[in-house]
Amino acid sequence: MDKVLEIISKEVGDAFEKAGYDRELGRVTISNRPDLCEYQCNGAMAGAKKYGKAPFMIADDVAANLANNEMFEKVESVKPGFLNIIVSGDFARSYIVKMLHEKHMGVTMPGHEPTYIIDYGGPNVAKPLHVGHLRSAVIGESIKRILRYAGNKVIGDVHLGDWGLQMGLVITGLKERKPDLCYFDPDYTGAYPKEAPFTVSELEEIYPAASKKSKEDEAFKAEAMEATKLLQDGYKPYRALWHHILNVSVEDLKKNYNKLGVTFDLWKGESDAHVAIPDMVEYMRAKGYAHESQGALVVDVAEETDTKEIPPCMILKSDGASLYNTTDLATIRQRMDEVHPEGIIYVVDKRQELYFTQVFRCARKTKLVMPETELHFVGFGTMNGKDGKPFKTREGGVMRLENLIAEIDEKMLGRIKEGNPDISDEEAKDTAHKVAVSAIKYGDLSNQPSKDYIFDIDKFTSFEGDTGPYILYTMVRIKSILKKYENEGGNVKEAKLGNPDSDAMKSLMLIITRFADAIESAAKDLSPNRICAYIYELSNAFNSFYHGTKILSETDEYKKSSYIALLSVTLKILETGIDLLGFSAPERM
RNA sequence: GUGUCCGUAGCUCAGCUGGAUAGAGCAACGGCCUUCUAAGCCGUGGGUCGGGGGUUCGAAUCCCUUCGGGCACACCA
Repeated sequence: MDKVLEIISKEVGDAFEKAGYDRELGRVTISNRPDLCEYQCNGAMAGAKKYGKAPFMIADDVAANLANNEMFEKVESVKPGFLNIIVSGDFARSYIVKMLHEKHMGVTMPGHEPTYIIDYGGPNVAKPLHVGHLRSAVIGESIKRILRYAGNKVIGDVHLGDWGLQMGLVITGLKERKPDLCYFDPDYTGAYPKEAPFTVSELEEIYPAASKKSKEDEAFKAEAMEATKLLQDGYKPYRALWHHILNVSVEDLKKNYNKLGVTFDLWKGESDAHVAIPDMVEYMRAKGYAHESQGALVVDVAEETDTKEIPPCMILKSDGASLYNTTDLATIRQRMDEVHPEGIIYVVDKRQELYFTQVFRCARKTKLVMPETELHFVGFGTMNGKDGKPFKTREGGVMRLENLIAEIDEKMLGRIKEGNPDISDEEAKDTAHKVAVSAIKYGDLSNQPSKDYIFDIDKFTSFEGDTGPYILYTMVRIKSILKKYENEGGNVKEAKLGNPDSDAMKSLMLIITRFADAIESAAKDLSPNRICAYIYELSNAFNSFYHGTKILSETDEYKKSSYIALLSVTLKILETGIDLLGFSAPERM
């Protein structure tokens, strides 16, 4: 479906052409002077030089050609050479009606369904989620949903940190605590228990303790490294233990991600790539892509156009061990073999940008991916506290995600109960959580991903202004009216949208027509913040309309039906919008 | 040092491919609830868009320069 701007631009372009000018000059944009007009075209000024004419003369010619066009209420040539455009109410109405019949409300779908893998989350097993994991999860989840809505097949992979020294540390730490477990008895030949010999909370204790000890105790560290090697070489008891660690940990991770409305299609991890490493390294050697440098195996990835020296991509360390790069490259290779995606998207801390530049170049150079395969790096900034430094608990420690959510849940719960005395405990808790999630996610997503942002709990829980709760509140208001309308015997689905009968109504309608632009823009740039900005603007326009218009008490049935239809569309868009951001609205709040 | 991102109202941030008086939210101040949820709406005050050059009919936006800050710079992930 053509966008409003395309339709108008075409019309204005025709008018330029008819007047003897280049039709390309007819490009129309949204007005930056809403007090003067709804849309504007600056083509007359751009063309002034080319045609050796004063801009306003060109604008006058064009305006004359549009004078009787019923698409417009008014087209005016102004001062230096602006064309100020006001569309007809009927144009707005018919566009919306048409839009509602389109798939995904007019979002342009690709001809086929491209596949993308999105790699986000990236938690380590054996470690609880903390606030540092929040952004990747929240942004990644939203991008996944947006791309799906825009017609792509998207596979989300959590990509666990489940390999390497940290695993050895946990095993060794466990051995120290519970040396009698059968996993540590070299003579044990029986089957290993199905039940894990530890709980999540134990696990979460073991890792930091072991990590700390390894820094002070050489022998302990050596043992952990040995355990790591045994594990990676397939030593059965440790593999069995490792599976326990994984299971216990993943179950807990799922629980926490679920609270945030974050889900993954794949729970793969670094360990999955492990088997593919030797073969890939051999391939890189055999093809001559990789060479030795200072004892390590590297692939040169510098390019002539570089403004700075890009270090080579390291494939193997000088001791022959693999590293992060190796795993990531092997993962790329596996993904290409198994899924053949059109692209892979990484949602990771922006500090890893240089690293990913190396990996991407290496993958291209070594033909792990096809030349046309898209590799996207979505780097996000740090979540800071009010003081502008990385977010910490009041005590200065790392804030666990679970605790953060619980804290905000609780603040919301108080507010919900206060405002709705008759609400059941169950509904109150559910609503409080929905509002909490909206606050957390919207607070994050409304910023540009790449920028650092201040996570101010007070600000996010105050629910005033540009926040998730504001959007939810708007939706709840609409739902409430629609419900009452139905209770009074009305049928929302049969309501028919009419032409706008007020400025507030018209501007709300014009914002509605921009829905698909917002979605496409967010999808193209992998920027959920575009959707936040859009639904915020829509909510503002709705609230303005709401305050100036009596809906249920409207006696003119035609108008009333029209208002109800408008509310229904607005709600549908808001619902879609917040779903793409990754949260949902309660019935009341 | 090299590269990179950023510097917009007291605070937190928008500002898409350069366009007419630079926008929101918070904070401040003033209005609006016997009527559809006041977590709302309406209004007022507040900005040399870090500084300086340049390109352009026109610059927060593009180029150069300078100051200030974040981040990254091969055997961590």
